[in-house]
Amino acid sequence: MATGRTHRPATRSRGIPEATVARLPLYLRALTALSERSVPTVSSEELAAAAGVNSAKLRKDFSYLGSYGTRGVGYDVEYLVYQISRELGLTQDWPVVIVGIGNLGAALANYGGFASRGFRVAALIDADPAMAGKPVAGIAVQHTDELEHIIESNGVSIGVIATPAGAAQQVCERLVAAGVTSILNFAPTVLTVPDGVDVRKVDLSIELQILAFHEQRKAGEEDGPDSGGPAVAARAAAAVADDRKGPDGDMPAVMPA
Amino acid sequence: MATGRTHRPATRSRGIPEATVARLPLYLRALTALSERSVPTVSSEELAAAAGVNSAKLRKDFSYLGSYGTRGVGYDVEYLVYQISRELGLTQDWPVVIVGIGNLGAALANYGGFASRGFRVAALIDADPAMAGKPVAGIAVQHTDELEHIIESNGVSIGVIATPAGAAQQVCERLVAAGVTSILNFAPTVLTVPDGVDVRKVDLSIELQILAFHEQRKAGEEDGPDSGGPAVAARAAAAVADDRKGPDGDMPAVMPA
DNA sequence: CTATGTGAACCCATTCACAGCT
DNA sequence: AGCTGTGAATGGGTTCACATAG
Repeated sequence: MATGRTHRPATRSRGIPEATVARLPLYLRALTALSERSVPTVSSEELAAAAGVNSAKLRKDFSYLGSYGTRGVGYDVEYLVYQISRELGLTQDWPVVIVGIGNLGAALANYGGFASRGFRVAALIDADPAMAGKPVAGIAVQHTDELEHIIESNGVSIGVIATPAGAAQQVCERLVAAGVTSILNFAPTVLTVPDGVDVRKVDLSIELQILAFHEQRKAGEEDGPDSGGPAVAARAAAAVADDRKGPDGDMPAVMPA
Repeated sequence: MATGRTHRPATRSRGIPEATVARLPLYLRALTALSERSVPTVSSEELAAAAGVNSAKLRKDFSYLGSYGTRGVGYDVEYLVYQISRELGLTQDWPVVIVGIGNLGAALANYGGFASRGFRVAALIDADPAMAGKPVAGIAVQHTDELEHIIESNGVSIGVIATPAGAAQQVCERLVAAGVTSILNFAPTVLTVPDGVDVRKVDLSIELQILAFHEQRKAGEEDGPDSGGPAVAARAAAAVADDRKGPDGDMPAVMPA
């Protein structure tokens, strides 16, 4: 085979940093929009703005993929769309199953962003017998009993879990046993999986909690780094009563042993 | 203290690393589960396993909050729940509005994880007049015309956008103008906001794309780092015809200028 | 002269390993 | 003796700034 690169610092051509991989879909989305407007080329500056990152980062990211730009000009939109799609594995069709067809599962089934990016919803699966046969997003829901059969006969390797937290681990194990090796988990629980299986999680309330943290801080920092908001007096008292080094606050009822 | 830097040193006692903040909700979830089982104390090892991180990271994270453990023993569960809740700003009640009551918006409105963590859905807002008055998750949907009034009269500072991409920026601007300073964006588009406004985004299809990348790589690495899958022959030809340095692959139809 | 591609510096995050407290 | 808390070491990711190509 014609690979000239036999021994290399090894962390090269194939080793794209995880942080870069996570941004490729962002670039792809921005490029797709440009493509639909028939824009032929973009500069790193313009594309970075459209994707919400800075241009140095974008150029560095692209440098891991190869030299796909033209100096003095920019990047060819169509060409980049293809290269990034290929890098992400979106030039092939990925059948996915969604397990747990509640509100969220139904929303996912109806979500247009999947189909338009190389993902095909192969089946919707739910444990409730009353759901079986009901059409959601034009697909008849199937019962959990069918899970293994569906995975195997469709060659599904990506599963989406949108069940309640209590059911998630068990569903996960059945998916993995049937051959799934990538899981997107919406249930608010930690999944344990064997080596070789990838799990990504999306927890809706975690994102809100992170926002609340920053929101609280905005309100508290208005007059100096040590103004603790409504509980300043209580804090001062607690600092005397309790020798723990926490920067702020006491506790209403329960104290540690 | 100052190093002639234009921005602030940022590493102060109040400056909890962003990566740590992002994990606090995870710890909180694990601790809440322990609390419900009336477990009085946990070691960093046990709690780390329950949260899906390693124990050194967890101890380091907690060290930014203060010394809340007891050497030789572990952490008091109730005490930690309170300290983390307070740090995240969850001891107060955050009214949030959800804009865009489609499948996803409805799923969010019904999501139990919000209410149980100090968030209160103050209003559901949709642009479709036919939706107005309809109850979703026990709350009557209100029309977009009411947006400013709802934000102001409820003192809402956190907004959730679950509209189609095309409407998101406009909704965002109205939310910000009315006083919202934190936004959780589910629309697949980049939002532009003034300084001082926080945006976090959740893009369902991005997570799947990242999984696809790793999934593809699993399949491709089975027989050597340069086995390119189905397109190997095409690649070799392209390598001759095209002097770009991309590590692999050609393009079906379009070529750059 | 313009905009990419990239070494090098910088900064943040993770991991290690052990001192210090209970 | 056991487990936390944390300096020190390590590793990744981001940013800078400029050589390089068109």
